[in-house]
Parts: sequence; structure tokens; C-alpha cells
Amino acid sequence: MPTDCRTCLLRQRPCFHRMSESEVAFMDRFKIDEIAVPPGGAIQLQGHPTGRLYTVLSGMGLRSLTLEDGRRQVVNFALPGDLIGLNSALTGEARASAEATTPMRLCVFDRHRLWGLFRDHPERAFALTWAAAQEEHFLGEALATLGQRTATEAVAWALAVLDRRLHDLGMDSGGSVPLPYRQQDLADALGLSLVHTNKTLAALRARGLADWRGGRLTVPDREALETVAKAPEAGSRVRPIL
Amino acid sequence: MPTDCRTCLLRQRPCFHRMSESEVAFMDRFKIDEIAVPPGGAIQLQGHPTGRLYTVLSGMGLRSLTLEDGRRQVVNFALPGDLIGLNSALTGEARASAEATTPMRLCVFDRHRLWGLFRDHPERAFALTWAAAQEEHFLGEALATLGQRTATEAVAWALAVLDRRLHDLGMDSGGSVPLPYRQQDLADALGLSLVHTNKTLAALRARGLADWRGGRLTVPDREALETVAKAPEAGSRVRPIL
DNA sequence: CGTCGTGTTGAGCCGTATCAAATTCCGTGG
DNA sequence: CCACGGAATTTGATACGGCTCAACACGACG
Repeated sequence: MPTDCRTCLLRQRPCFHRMSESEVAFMDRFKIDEIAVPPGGAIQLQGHPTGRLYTVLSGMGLRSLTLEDGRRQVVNFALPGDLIGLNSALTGEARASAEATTPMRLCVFDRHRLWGLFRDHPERAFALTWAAAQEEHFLGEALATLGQRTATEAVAWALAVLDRRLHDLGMDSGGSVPLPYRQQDLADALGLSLVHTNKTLAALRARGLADWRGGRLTVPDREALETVAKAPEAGSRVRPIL
Repeated sequence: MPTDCRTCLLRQRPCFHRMSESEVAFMDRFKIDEIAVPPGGAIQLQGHPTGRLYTVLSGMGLRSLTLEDGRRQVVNFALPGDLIGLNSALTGEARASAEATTPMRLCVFDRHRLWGLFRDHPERAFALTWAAAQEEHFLGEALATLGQRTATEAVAWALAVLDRRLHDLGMDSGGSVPLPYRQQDLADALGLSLVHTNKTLAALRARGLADWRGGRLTVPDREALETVAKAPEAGSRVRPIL
């Protein structure tokens, strides 16, 4: 039932760093389980103890923080190849929630064996650190979006980033890309109200910049969208995968 | 001239993880330099190549991202013990800018020797990853602040966090703590206008929650401030230092 | 064929931005 | 010691982007 890392197609996408055979073999042993999560299912819950680290094998979800009064901040969209719960794995307690939006399959790792990874497989530890640093940089960009960009720029930025990531994962087909989230999720990610997000999406659609409907996103000209987003074009985006 | 890691007092603060003697000895060898940066001086510049990783030994600064049209997002305030440039060290190019606010002293490490750290000193690699994950979590909280909190809550949150961090570093004296930034810096960190930040600070001062003037911050009752900030109280904040 | 979740649209208002002008603070030179 | 200049802070007046409230539309599903 569990996918064998050796034959895993995800890892072989050009957007991920290459791995040696011994690394792949190690990861296959390091992986303790593979689980399926249904849409809406929780992967981890903010504030609850957890000893696990996950990697997204397929499907999409999101990570979020909620304030004590219930307001929710979506921190990132979890796509295939993403790491979930590194922080939790280090501290033993989930600091954010993660839930599935579509059916997801996750590779499961045990926090108690993390130390062995650092001791015996420095290349893998290096990859893990790289992934954490990558995520840190992304969150910095997101901060700049919430703090400095207007609603139009922010929505354009988010759609451009997602379009790019999904393309890198080879998930485009017929000129569009799957984006199975609700407008409320995007609103919560950008700190905008649902209503305003909706109106902004409509405006971008009317300008022919991005069309997100029925769970699919179409971006006819990503450069144009990135110009609207005032997003400095990113360099190489090839990154490690666990 | 350079501080010897073995006698470095910063490392010995209770808010940092303990290090073995051999780890300390290794870090002392790993450290290639120690530099002084004057107020206003640049540590690294967004988009420029850099091969260095820094740790703040003393003084304060800030890390920021700037959009192509000049708007600036302050991503974090750099206090003693903080890591600067992990991302740059991994990719070879600075993805954010960092500058000194007060005179700073920085420990300097070479990115080309990072791999050696992972290979020969897994405990140190573990600490590095922990630090990156810590920062990632902080940025998630910051994101929640910009996205969900009102201006009053946001300012209260920022002051509470800074007060706490500065206390942990033992920098309090006479019931207050040094905070040598400009209001503009806080405004840029929270995505607020300078004017509104100023008025919000005045309101918090009038309510007796926090008084930040003349480069010093006084928080009579941090719990009260955290209540206003709607900040779930943090767990243990002891963390690794490089 | 009602109900529920999601998306769409309009009207009005509020929190925060912007603009403008003091005022205080501080370093520098006379 | 005082005069000056520039930066930072403070305050007031006004404008607007995005929020809230309120309907309504649509499709999925029982």
C-alpha cells in the first residue's frame, strides 16, 4: 500500500533537487507510514501534542493559525512535496493546524528518529534545513504582501505564486491548473474579507489577468499577473524534497 | 579582538539551550570573523550575492524586504542571539536586507563550511534547523497579526513580544527595556502608517499598558498587554543559539 | 424540492491612510 | 552656552479602501 520512495514520481519532478540512491533508500526506511486524509480532515491541531512530521505525497490542504477569539490566518497552502509539522516535530507540540482540502496522502516520519537522520545522513539534514529556510523566506514574502500590498496586488500575488507552484509540479492541463480551495481560504490567507476577495477576483477576471472558477485557475499571462502583483521575479525555485 | 565562544556570556543566558564543551570549541573554530557594524550600516542587501551567515553578538538591527516600488516590510527585529542570513547562506544570494539600528557586533560564518558543520557536527546542524523552524513559526504569528489583528492588537502584540524577548536576554533594567527603533520601523513591521502607529502607541500609553519613549519600553503588566493583543500565551521559549 | 455550502452583488460605514503642520529632540558649529 | 538644522514624534483634518450587513443565485445532495 505505501508508496516506495524509490519509485515515487513526485521526487523526480525537475523542481526538486536530485537525490542519491542511498538517500532515497534511507528515506524509504525513515518513512514509518503513509496515511490518507479525507477532505476536511485534520492533519494536526494547534496546541495538541504530536510526534510526527509529514510530507505531502498527493492532494492539497492548508496550514493555519487561529487566534483565541476564532479569527483564522491561513499560513500556507500545502501542495505535494511540502513539509508539514517540522516545528511540531522539534518541539513535540503542534504550533499550527493543518487540514486537508482535497483527499490527501501523506508520508509519515517519526520525530524520535529525527536525530538519527541528522547523525547518519547529513545530506538529508541539509535538505531539511533548506526546506525550513525556504518556508521562512516564503512567509517573509507573505508578510510583505499583507503589510504592503493592496488587495488587488495581494490577490494577484497569491494567484501568481500558486500558479507557478502548481505548474512546477506539472499539474497544469488544458492551460489551467487545479485550485480546489474556497474563496474564504484565500481571504483568510490574505487578511481580506470574503466579500472583498470576491470582488477583487472578479476585477482580475474582467481584466483578463486570472480566472479562478470551479476549482481551476487559469492565468493567460503570468508575467502580466506578476507585474500587477508587483512581485520581483523569483530566481531558481528548485528545492529539496524530503 | 574577537570574542571567544568559550567565554561568551550571551550563550549562557537561560533562554538558550546548553551546549557541550566540544560544541562550543567547534563553534569557535567555525567562526571565521567578528565584525562591528555602525548604526544605519548594511549587513546584507536584498538581491546581492553573499556567502556569509551571521549571528548577533550585541546590538540591535532589523531585517526587511522591499517591494520594487520601494515599500518596505520589516520582517523581524534582530536581537542578540538571532541568526541572520541562513537563507542567503544556503542559496548564495541575500533574499532580504538586514541593517543595524544600534552599533552591532556580529559573529561571521562562511557558507562554504556549512556542509562541514552538517557532516561533522549533527548537534549543531540540529540547532540550526531548530532556529530556522523557530523563525518560521514566528513569521506565522506575525502573519496572523497583520492579517487578523486590529491596529491596537497588533501594536500590543509587537510590544509584548519584544518586551518578552528583551527580558529573556536580561536586558531589562529599572523596570524597562531598551528599544532603540523608530516608530516608522514598527509601522513598517505591522503594515500600518506611521501616523496611525503613533496614535495607537499614544492610546496604549494612556491606558497604562505600554510606554515606549526615548528608546525605552516600559510594560507594567505584560499579561494585560498580551490580553489586549489577543496573544495565546507562549510555551517554553528556550531555544538553540549558534 | 427544501436545505446547505459557496459564490455574487449592492449599500453604507468605519478603521486606517493621507495630507499638512506643529513641536520636540538632538547633534553640530559658532 | 546658545543658535541652528534635520530627524523623529505628535496632532488635527479629511479621504478612501476594504469591512459589514443584507440579499440573492446557484449547484450538490438528501
